[in-house]
Amino acid sequence: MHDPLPAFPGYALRRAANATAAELASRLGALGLRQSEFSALMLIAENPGVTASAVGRALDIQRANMVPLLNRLESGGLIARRPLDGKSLGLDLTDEGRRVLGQARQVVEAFEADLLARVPAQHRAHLLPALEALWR
Amino acid sequence: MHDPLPAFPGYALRRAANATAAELASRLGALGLRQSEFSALMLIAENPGVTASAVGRALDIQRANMVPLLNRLESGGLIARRPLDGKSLGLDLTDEGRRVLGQARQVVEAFEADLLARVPAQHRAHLLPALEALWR
DNA sequence: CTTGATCGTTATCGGCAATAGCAATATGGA
DNA sequence: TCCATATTGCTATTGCCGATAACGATCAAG
Repeated sequence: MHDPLPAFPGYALRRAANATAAELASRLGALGLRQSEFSALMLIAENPGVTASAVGRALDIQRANMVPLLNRLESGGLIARRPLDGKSLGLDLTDEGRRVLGQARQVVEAFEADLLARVPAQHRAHLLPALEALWR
Repeated sequence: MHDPLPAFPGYALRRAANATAAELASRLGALGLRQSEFSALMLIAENPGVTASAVGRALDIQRANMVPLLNRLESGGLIARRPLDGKSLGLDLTDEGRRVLGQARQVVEAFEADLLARVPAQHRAHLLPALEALWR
């Protein structure tokens, strides 16, 4: 069957992202985490007391969509919300959150290593810079 | 704000795919098309009489999800279904489908060109091969 | 002190993909 | 030729991610 689509970089980008996202979702799912939850945990770990809005800005997740995400993390006992002033809430990892993030970090680092290993050596170093140019 | 995530190729891949997909969706939306609909039209154009299952396999879209997609294309007058035997339906573009696909092709080619233009020249040739290694 | 921006939140929607199941048909081996 | 098996198109439902619009409350700057 004749298929001209794979010759388009944009198409290949979407296919590659879908394929790898599915794999990461499956690996993180074993820990009860979604990719977006892992990303949020990472940012909260590196920036204790950050606000939900700030995390959302960094991850390009709308404020409105942060709410259920953080609710899941909070009711799972991974993060805590603490009032910074009358309006903002600071986010912090709980001990359990640190524990789970530790495991997730290993999973993600293994995943990223597998990803790079799949890319032929002569293209490997170019992947990240090329991708960054597309969204940064 | 400290953010270690952009250093992960997998993360950059998802961000780049999201950003570019949003842009393509916006450009194709002006023609009343979604990305998945454009992909299907392309395959049908190149393979007149293909079956929905075959298109789904090529695009990695489940049979079940092809149904509403093709229904939209058919009720929009872009494709026609013709019985191949008692079980399978062959898909063909209508004249209108060819006309719209012609416009969409230009939109997509301009989009892909813009995409590549954003990638620094020294990385450009490596993008497609690297991406293909991740899903092919 | 007022005006405008920001915060967290609710509710709702759209696009894409996954799963399970079903009736009808096609196909290949006994 | 008959039958088990695979395939086709389809329904119905679910999940994830993202987008939009709106709200009250609060903060910050003029």
